[in-house]
Amino acid sequence: MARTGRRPGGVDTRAGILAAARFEFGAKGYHQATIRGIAAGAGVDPALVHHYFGNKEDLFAASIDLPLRPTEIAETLLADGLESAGRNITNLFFTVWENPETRDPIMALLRGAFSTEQGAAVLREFFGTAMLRRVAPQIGGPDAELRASLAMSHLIGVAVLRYVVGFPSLTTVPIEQLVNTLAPRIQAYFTD
Amino acid sequence: MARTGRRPGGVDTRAGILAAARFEFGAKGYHQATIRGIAAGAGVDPALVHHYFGNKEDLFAASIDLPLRPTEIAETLLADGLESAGRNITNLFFTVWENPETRDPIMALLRGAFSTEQGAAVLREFFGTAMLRRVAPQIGGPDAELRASLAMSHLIGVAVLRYVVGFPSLTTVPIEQLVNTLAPRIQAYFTD
DNA sequence: AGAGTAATTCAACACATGTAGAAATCGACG
DNA sequence: CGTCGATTTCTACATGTGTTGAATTACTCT
Repeated sequence: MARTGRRPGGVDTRAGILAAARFEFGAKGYHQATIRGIAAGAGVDPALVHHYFGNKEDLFAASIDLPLRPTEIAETLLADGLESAGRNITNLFFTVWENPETRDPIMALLRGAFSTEQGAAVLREFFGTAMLRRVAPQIGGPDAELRASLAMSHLIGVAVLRYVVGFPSLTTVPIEQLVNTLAPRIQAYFTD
Repeated sequence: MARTGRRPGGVDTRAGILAAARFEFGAKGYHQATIRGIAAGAGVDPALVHHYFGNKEDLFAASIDLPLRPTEIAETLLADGLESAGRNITNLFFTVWENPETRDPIMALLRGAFSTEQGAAVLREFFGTAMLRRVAPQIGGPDAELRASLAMSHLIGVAVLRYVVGFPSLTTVPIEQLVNTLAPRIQAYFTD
């Protein structure tokens, strides 16, 4: 039985490690996620993780750098004008969070914001430079930035309670009803 | 210089350790907060922490067990009737979060919910059994529980963005303005 | 087919952490 | 003033962690 050395078959081990890393970082947060655990999740030796992504920090950075382009989010948000923005962003929000493929990295991002100051900075960057600067001007008024931030804070709060804390009142409700109740409040921050 | 042994002066070392623990757990979360760090914060040997609070888990439990009686919160909330509940709860919310003495333990609670499943359970218990069962019936209607949960989620989201992530749009605004913009949305979940 | 390179694992180090037990010092109380 | 218990520190251990360097195997290119 060959143990060490290169594996036969051209499997993309690097991608497997990255997927495992996203899952682990999302499930346990930056610090409690271990390189050994990620390696085990990918069926691989811990040293291989270091071979592909040098550092744990670098691995984390790679884990949250993904096709979640804020530009597209802003586009989707404003596609049908500001009057539909509330429902659009709420729908997109749950689409992202309900799909495991996109949930893992954004969960890692959210947990990272709680784990390290660097993670918090990433989230600030994500919302601030990326989204606020695009959306807030469309709202207008002196407190446009505050309104947009509060709309985001509401969505984040729902994510925390539903996907992190697992609060029953929010996990048992069908998404459709959740959207129907939530979207008008988000909308109110945009046009009101 | 006497190193080991009992210290002169009847200082309440136990309370000092507890305060340091609340601060550390709040600042770094359950796992990244270390017993050695807490001990250093209290100017004390790590073993003394174990002497007073046996476990790290027990210490954490003691850190989040505090005068934040959900009963009183529910009372304050409903004191002036449901029509003022939105502003009342929003005010109380910021009062608690702006005072370091009450912020530390609730920060520890919030961070704990992200760090361990046990912490998440504590938060579920805190909101669920304690608050929802008191407030939701006052709202009435088939989706009363959902509405109350969404109101809470909004407040939590603000806490996350303002106190954990440090999002500039929310940290630079005076609390008064924050309350004025936020309270009506919370109120809308109660009466609308 | 042979040489070079990429992929993969093994074994180990250095370090931080939670925790336990023994020892030392101080206050209280007879 | 002597004894007992509470308080406090020292030392140490077992464990899990990120990380490294050497060794081994497979693929690729000429």
